Amino acid sequence: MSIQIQDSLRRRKAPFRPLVPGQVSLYVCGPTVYDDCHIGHLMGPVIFDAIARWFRSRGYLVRFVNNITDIDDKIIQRALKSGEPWLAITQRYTAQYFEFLKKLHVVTITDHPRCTEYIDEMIAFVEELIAADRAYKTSDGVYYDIQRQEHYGKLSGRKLDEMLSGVRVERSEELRHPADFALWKLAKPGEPTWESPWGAGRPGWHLECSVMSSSLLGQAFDIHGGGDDLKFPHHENEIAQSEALGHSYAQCWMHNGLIQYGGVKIAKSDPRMKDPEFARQFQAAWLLDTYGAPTIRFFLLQGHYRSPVDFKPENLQAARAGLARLLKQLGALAEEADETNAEEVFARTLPLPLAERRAAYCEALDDDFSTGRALGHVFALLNDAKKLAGKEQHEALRLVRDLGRLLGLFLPGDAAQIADDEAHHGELFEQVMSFVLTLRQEARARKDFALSDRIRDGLAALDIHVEDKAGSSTWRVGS
RNA sequence: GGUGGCAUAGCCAAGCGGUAAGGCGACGGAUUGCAAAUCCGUUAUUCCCCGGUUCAAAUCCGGGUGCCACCUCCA
Repeated sequence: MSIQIQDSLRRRKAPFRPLVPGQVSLYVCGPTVYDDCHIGHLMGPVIFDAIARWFRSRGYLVRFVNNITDIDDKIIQRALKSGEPWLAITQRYTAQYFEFLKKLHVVTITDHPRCTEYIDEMIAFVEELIAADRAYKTSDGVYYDIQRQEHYGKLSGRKLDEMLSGVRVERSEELRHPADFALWKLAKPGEPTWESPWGAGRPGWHLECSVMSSSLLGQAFDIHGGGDDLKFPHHENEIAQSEALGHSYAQCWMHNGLIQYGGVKIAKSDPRMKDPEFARQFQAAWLLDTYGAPTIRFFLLQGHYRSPVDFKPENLQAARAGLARLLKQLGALAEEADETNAEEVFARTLPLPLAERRAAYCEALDDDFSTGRALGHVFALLNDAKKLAGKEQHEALRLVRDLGRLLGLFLPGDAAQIADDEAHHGELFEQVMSFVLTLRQEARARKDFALSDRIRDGLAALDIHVEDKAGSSTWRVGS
């Protein structure tokens, strides 16, 4: 059974056939590092990390390239506005991005090329395009001539004449077609520059992905991924440039759905984002802090990668509750070091019902990486496990854990992160709580339940919830 | 206006021709001094609407309606 992938370009599902047997070359567009990371920037990496993990589980060697756009108009604007050197800005936000990837257990990315490391290659690429008569100079840069492209628009499904009818004001009259895009932008005073045959300037946005992917993966590679919003114009233009030079480029395109709130896409330009309280909900730092990185990863994998994901609080809370229940059942198993070996997990001899769950799980992932369906089977397996006992139950729970781990879930430390972060409460708070609970324990010992209930209710009103266990009590903040 | 996509229980979400996975929540029971947690059980005769094809449709076809995305920077 081979892995099936829904290809955005051909608009159909087809068996994955690698260019090199046993290997996968994957390129996923990364962030422009000019501001705090928001959850949309992390969705792609998490999803494609799960996909890469599944390829590995199926025995493939995966090379996974995720670029960093570290020169761009927005970075320059930010630098001019704040007075901070652009390099300091990009370095800070790149480091932040890497930190979030680590917290989210994104471990499969093998290369993080930075745009500014490939300027020479980009200049050479543009020279080739000019030599092939696919690009031309204007007073402010070099542009790609889309009308020379035979199938321009094949990815996003649009036609050149249709695009002309769209109102595109303020495009230079020097352009041969309003949708022609910049390959090289000549610098204005005060902007960072690189020397080129056309004058000092910087590369256009679309160029970097064509250049870096071919440099690292070759002129033909297996899969190109990215957010659905990049289909047009970004990916369309990548295809145009690369095919103009005879590259066969990506054999298959995968696009992930976008972040929504209340059914509407969330993006930086959204008017709702002007409200800082609202905007905060999509900042990676806040989300990871509030729900825990494992919840965010789990939540993203509960849906299908091509569908939009709604980050409203109810949904995140539901995900956290489900994951918390599962981790609680796994207990110590979830804290054991991760030594999961896919081959061993697949080969394990199991009672028939468990083996069937495992097969269903694999089938779901082989079918266009249906992580949500796969996780449904994991929960069903958990319910099966509860009906078993002793060694059999342990084996079933171990399978739950290991199937999850193939996707980067249920790892050591996860449970602690989604339980409320004790670091936020502080040591003093811990001591106070311990004291209060001791008093309550004493009241209970002498059957003064009126008092013990008063303490518990009073704490509950502060959103601190006490739970009695045999001989001791525990507490937690929030639902 | 053009181009894609989606409509399944209170919410999220799978299924894509053979008689509705799973999660959250809710409800009932066990347990508990009472709770919480845990365990057991219940929770869509039906898949936006109307036609059609078929022995059989949530799944296919035609026509509606509603929502979303892209066409401008966006992961």
